[in-house]
Amino acid sequence: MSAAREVTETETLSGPAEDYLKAIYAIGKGTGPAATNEIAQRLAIAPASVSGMVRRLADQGLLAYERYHGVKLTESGRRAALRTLRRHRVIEAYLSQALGYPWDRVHVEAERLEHAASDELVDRMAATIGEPEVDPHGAPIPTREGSVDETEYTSLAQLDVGASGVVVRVSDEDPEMLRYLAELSILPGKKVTVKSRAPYDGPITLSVGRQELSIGPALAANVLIAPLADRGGRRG
Amino acid sequence: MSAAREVTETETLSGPAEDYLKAIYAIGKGTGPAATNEIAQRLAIAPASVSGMVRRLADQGLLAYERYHGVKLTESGRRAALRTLRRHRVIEAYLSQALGYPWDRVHVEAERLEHAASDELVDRMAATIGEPEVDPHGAPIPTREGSVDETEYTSLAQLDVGASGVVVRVSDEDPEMLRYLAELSILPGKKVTVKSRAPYDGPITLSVGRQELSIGPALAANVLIAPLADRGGRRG
DNA sequence: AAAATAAGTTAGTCTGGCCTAACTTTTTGC
DNA sequence: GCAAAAAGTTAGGCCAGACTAACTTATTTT
Repeated sequence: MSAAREVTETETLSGPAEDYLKAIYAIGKGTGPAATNEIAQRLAIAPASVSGMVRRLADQGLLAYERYHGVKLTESGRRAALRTLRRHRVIEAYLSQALGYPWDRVHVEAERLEHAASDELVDRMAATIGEPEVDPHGAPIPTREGSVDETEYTSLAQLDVGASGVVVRVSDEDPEMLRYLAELSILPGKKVTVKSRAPYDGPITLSVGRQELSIGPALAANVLIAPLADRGGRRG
Repeated sequence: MSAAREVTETETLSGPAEDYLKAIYAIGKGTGPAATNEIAQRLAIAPASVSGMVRRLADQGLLAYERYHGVKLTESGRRAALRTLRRHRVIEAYLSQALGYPWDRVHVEAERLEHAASDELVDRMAATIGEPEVDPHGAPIPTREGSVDETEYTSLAQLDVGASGVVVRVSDEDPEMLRYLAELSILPGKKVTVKSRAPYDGPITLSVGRQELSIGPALAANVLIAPLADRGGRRG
């Protein structure tokens, strides 16, 4: 797997520019298109501001942009996004494992550090904690070479009654939700089984370890599961 | 020594603003005045740019500014400068001790991280490596409460022939110089003795451990010494 | 004390990145 | 297929922080 080392290329992106690329990557899952409005919403800025930045990024060859029709990452843009994503997730993992940072706050701190940390620092962090493959919320860490595990998982909200699975990942941005999930012990690696599901998008009852508990579908949608093959699986 | 915890106050300074305060602190040794030109030179920007920023910082109560007559830090400005200095030096110490960062590169990395790292992160770093009192170059680390050791040391260039001292600190900004000093094993904690000094600002011969070597006065000026009382001491 | 030099400031410009308001294009719903 | 709604863009501002060029104030030299 020793791929050729990627050339460092541009390397001089502003913090905001990196945030745009990350957002576009997240929206399009790496390769898909991203709408102006959605970028604006993710970054909490006005749509008009997005148009301007998007043009600049397109000029730098990072985006494919067609007026009135959203944007896509170019190959070079995708690589830049993955570099930032790697930084973010390595930093999260490092803060958590090496400094005992609480998992509901690593995201915010990493958001700020990811634009300042050098690749060397990030690589040293990764090496120090044993080249982690996922961040504390279960998100896969892109490699130095720019590849990333793109497996799509089922959300807990979609798991059939009776089905079991292992929690692989939870959404990382909402500290309060993270604290709540930790309280319920819904954490990456835990096995969960769906016991029942109330109609009309009602609460979902599930068991985690020896506990039985009930959560709403909105929360369940933020918990990604690797289904176990003991009974059932997905549900359309 | 458990002083009352400082109030966090403003907390929202830009990166450049923090750099200005650090520079002004360095020039005035904390309390003295700083000249516009010298600030400009340290930050590698035009003097005209300094006038503008200095006005903004004065408006925020961080500087005492009198047109055409340089600036001084206010108490609040001094505290802000020391917060940044603490961040910088804790980060340097952490990079060096926890991540094996080479000492000639910690400065550059810390310059970028010091504006992004939260106080919580810096405090965790400090705690993890045992609350260090100096950074890898021997510079004292300000406390959380904003006090700092202001002892002034003699430079190696000023040490009398025959006098000995312990290296306490070396200048941290020039990586090449740091590599050279390390090569000569002129490092914080090492004992040195001046053997001879050539006239007209000529080379200084000294012994470090069992080695004997010769350095120029420009380099010697960047090495601060705590004199030992075995023979001689300073020289005017 | 006047002239020369150095230091510092203002004026005006630029870029990045954001904003609101007004306009245009695309999509949607009937 | 056309009108309303949604999405996206341009125009025009603003702020921070840098720049150069031109000017003012301080300091030094003679």
